[in-house]
Amino acid sequence: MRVSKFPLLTVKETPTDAEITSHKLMIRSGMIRKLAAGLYTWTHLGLRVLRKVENIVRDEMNNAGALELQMPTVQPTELWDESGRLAQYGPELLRFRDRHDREFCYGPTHEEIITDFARKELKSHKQLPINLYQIHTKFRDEIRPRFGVMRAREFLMKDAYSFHTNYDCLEEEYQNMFTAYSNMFTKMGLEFRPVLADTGNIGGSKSHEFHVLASSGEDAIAFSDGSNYAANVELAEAVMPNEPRPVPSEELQTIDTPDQETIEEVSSFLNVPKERCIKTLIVAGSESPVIALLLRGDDELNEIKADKLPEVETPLRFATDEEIKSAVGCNKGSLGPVGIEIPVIADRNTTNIADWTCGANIEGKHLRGVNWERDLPLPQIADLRKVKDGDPSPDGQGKLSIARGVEVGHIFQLGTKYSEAFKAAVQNEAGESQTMIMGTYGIGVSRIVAAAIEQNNDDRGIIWPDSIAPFQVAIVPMNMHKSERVQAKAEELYKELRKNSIDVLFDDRKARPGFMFADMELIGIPHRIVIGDKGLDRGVIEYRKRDQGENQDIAVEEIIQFMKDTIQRQ
RNA sequence: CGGGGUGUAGCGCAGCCUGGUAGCGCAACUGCUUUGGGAGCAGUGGGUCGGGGGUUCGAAUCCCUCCACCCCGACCA
Repeated sequence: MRVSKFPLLTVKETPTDAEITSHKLMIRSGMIRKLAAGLYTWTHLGLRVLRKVENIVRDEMNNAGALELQMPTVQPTELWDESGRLAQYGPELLRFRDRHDREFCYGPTHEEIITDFARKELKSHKQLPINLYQIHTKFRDEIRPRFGVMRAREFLMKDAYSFHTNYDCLEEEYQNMFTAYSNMFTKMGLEFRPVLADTGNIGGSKSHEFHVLASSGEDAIAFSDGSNYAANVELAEAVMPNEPRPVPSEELQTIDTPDQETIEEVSSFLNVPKERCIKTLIVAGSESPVIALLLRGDDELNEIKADKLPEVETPLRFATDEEIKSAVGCNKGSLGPVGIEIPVIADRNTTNIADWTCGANIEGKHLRGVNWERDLPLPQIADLRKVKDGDPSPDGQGKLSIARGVEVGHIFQLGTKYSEAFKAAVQNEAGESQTMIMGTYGIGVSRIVAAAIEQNNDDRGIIWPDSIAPFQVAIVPMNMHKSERVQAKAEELYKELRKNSIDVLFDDRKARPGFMFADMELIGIPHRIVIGDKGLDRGVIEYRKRDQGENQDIAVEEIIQFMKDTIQRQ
């Protein structure tokens, strides 16, 4: 492609409404333009990337034996009524009526449609298992769309649905999809992690999310350095400490701590490490008005875990200052478990410390040298805290590291939730009607593009992995309009590279070199060839990889072979 | 939906407080010069000042109202 016929919509200035790197760079490079909140036009440049991602997804799905189909984006609302999700989805579901006043919605996902299709078309166990997928536009009326295409309202998604007669078969397909997803992200050149998602469901590892690692990611994930274990931090188990509790060595004493309320303040005021403080959080209870949760001073409450405790009111709610005052008799800064008259649940990490410090339940006073089973009994124990960097992995192998990630894929063993609601059944070998068992597998195709940029950029712009770059090579000629031999060589190279099926962008503009370099770097072309009189005098053409700072001189007659080799290797 | 904020040229902004009929930078267009890291000079075009209503001799500016967009919270590929 010639730049003269492929106008670049690059801009120097960053629009004020872009916050994260990928959004800024997608606007600046001219890949997308906003139409309205959460709605974006993919330009001729951006669409090239989107299609490359899409095609990798499609290839891997096809390799995995899934069958592509396409369902309407507009769906009759009755189907949502049938599954019972109409109420559940709420205003995120965009609804409208046609001229006959029939109610429709724009599909945010397609479980209803595919299950309806399956119950009509799949009649025999001989047709199973089957995995049907589409790559299509979805619309979710997000309360707050942001970060460009990362969290848009309209977006491109690959959604797949599999149907089975037994759970072993579902498990097999789930593994098949797990492998296919891993292959896709590897092909795209992305650093990713499959992580355990909801383990609370019917046992086993029934759901995994795939995260592209990026410091700006919205999710924190914990993964082990000694095994494959990885989980969303929200779900990662903090294991019971196995070191024995030291024996008490201090006497229990009450100390004045005027105006010392936070763990930070108390620990520096009394000169005790935060690891030997216990903080007391009061939340609304389900069986009692309030309940106390104990954590070590250096730990943080994992609200998801707390929310799941039967003794805690759902959704989790912190007690108000008034509730605390009336239940305990002091304010937040002086709370402690000793002598407290409300139910107490302690985090695992609080159980093996001795001689610790906590509030005295008296305004402005703290207790020092507190010890379990001497000064107070051990309360109920639960896993309450967020896991931290360096924690032991819950599977007993290695230590956890925390990283941030962007969720780009999710695979899920659905079971019979929809097939039951829709009475989607086939006849089994015995001639009996049997409800189908389903799996569902999503990929945020347009989100991947943003995630890839989050992971691959520098202060000059995007650095595309070869497999999803809009063009693999940029040809940048120096003063082509003045030097006939530069022009001739550039034209020749352009033709040759294209002949070798390499996607090449030829900057044939009458522009200054710095201008062209800056554009090519901004839009992230991974390989650059510079042709100039300077080089030709020496019989060389300059090559530079986008992520390297140095030019490499390649003999003119070797450049084509060099490029073929270089790109093939990627 | 709750809280905060912004709408002035394609983009980024000033002007508003204290009303007098719209400006700066970048981009665009033309010409000349320049050409190995986002050029220089000269010139040109481009605005119902988010919409509607009101106050006033006069409104970008003051008042009312509607709308759009952005930021902080719950949701998700």
